[in-house]
Amino acid sequence: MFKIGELADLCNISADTLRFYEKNGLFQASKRSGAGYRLYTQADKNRLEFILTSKSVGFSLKEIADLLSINLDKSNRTCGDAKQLVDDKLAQVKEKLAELERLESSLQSLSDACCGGSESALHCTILEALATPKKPH
Amino acid sequence: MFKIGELADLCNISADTLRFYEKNGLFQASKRSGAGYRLYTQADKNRLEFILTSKSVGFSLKEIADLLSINLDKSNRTCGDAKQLVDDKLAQVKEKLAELERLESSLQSLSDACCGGSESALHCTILEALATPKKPH
DNA sequence: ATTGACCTTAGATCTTAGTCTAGGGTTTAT
DNA sequence: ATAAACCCTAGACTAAGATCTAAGGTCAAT
Repeated sequence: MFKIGELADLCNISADTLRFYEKNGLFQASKRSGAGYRLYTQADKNRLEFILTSKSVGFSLKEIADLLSINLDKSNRTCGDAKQLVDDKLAQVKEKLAELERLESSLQSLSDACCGGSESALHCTILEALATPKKPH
Repeated sequence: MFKIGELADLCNISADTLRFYEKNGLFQASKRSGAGYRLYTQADKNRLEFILTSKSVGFSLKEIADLLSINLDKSNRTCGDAKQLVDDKLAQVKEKLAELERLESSLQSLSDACCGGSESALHCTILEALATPKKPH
């Protein structure tokens, strides 16, 4: 059994984060010691790793709760359920990517048009471009 | 002169947002009416458009404050100053893009490996993959 | 037996960019 | 002269995901 600090160290997160996950219904310890210390089993650690892996591919904690509920009741849920969550997330990520690519291209244009020199900014193309209203995208 | 609601409508933002910008030192009205109403000039509207255009290319309000301070003191600031802010932002955006591309590829792999069918999720490749710890990137 | 490292809780704080509410004053049109 | 539509302020609230604080209890080693 691991105490909270031990599990936190093993998984490279803080004990505070573990308490936070617990408060938000994501991740409970299997037991408490006589003194009230949280005690985590290897199975708990596996569950935590599921959570952290999910986080690392971009799922929010709320979405991870959905994934966990499928995982906890595998036999009554379908592959389609799991894939739907992944595909929804993928669509979100693609949307953000498109927005960031738009920003990247705007910023690149601004940068390319500006000499960047040490003369005064009186006629700076960047400041001029920013002063020009743009249509909402 | 525009009242706050008029300017807000013209610029497609809310009056609350204008008050919020003012509270945060980004954008003040030139005058107040006898009754205390904010009154904005065309020059104010131009400043607001600078802010909104900056926002639309991804600058945070804090960064916009920096841009504004250059814009307000053009003759004592350089093109280099302005370009630096743009290039810093561009670097941030590229970083986020790289991270999102990493997420996209992970999610795409998860999605591709899963049949997505209506059989039970007992052997779902997505759930199995998420249960497998990943090295921190 | 006491120090230091660890654990407990509840609740406050942070960031960003607003939005909303309460309680009140003003302007405009009828 | 009264109702609708607008404006004012201060301050609370939101999302997300933690992080930090205060005040205290526990455990291991010296």
